[in-house]
Amino acid sequence: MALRHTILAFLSRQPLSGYEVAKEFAEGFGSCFWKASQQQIYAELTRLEQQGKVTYEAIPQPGRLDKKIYSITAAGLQDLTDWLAQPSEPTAIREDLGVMGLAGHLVSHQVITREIERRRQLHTNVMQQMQQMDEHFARAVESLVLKDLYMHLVIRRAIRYQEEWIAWCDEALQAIAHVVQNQVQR
Amino acid sequence: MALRHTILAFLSRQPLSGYEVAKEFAEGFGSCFWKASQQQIYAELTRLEQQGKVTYEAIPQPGRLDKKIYSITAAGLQDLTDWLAQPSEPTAIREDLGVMGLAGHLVSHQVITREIERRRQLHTNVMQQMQQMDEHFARAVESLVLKDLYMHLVIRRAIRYQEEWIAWCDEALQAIAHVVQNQVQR
DNA sequence: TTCTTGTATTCAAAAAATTGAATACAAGAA
DNA sequence: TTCTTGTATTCAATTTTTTGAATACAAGAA
Repeated sequence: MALRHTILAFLSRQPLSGYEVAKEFAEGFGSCFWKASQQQIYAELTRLEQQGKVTYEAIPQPGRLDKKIYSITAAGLQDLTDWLAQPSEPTAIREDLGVMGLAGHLVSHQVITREIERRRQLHTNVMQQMQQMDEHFARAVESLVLKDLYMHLVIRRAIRYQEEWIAWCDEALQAIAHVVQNQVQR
Repeated sequence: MALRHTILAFLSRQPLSGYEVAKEFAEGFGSCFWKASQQQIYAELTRLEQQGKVTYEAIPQPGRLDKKIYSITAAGLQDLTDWLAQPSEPTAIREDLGVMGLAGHLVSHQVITREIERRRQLHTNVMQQMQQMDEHFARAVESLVLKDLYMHLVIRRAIRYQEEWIAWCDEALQAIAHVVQNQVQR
């Protein structure tokens, strides 16, 4: 499970409240790299705290539940570096759109084409968002400290992923149009 | 959940035994697109059968359990086409290597570099495997029937995915080498 | 002959993810 | 003033996925 490690990785950069961790997953890096619901994050933070891998400082908030600022502990850092030292396996793409291709012949090519066009737009939006996130780092890549370089590279991966989808969508749309036209002619 | 739909999509192409479906996930399309264990597949097939979305023909095998050849039913096709008509959401990348980047500063750059090199090799292998799968389709893309074109496009997506990883690995290795050298000089 | 690999299915338990809430208040917009 | 959005956390139920088996035989290799 890498949710635990993703959370620990965020906290290794800076202390965060559960809400802020959730925001990272919803808006920042996580939004296109790893998704997790708020409930999942709070549950995981509670578990990590019980295991002594994070601690929190409770900040009293008048009239409501305390805000908890979590920090990573030595045990948490150990867990994280142990995990980093292990070889990682590539993940499956797990994409609905891929599965759709397998069964695309069951519906009209217009349905498929429309869906690919819609997705192309979506990926374009996310790409721009990621490019904005990268702006700060992308200016002077070679003079970055390693910590920032790694963040930059992660964001670059996300940007490339979106670019890749866009390029594939274009390839697919063109190929489908060609084949459809060929078939009409016959 | 798309495991159900992936299985239905396979069966919409041709009837298969549970073992053969599992093989698709382990070796074919599934190996880089969607992973599922044998147990998961058999459980899902049983559930689909109970729901009337697939049927099976039991082929008696002397001295052991029957081999069950599953086919999709009209209800299964309906389920699948309903799903195809729905818009699909992009999935998160969910990649350990991405998460590693977030915490890469905790270990030496050699550890990271070695891991990226290892992954580069892995993706190169998978890419070649996928290219072999595509050989049959890639020759005359424009004269393919739609059913085959879609399969080709799905495989192309998988190939691009691998290419993308390889390109990113190269970019990352180079950037890390640069930054490390800059820091040594100072 | 024994060992490994491939074919073929099933059971059970544990871990992880998803879904659908409820609670509570501040700040700004309509 | 009411409504929406954002901050902030928690609980419970269900679904999905993962992990670790057990069973059984055929075919070819060592």
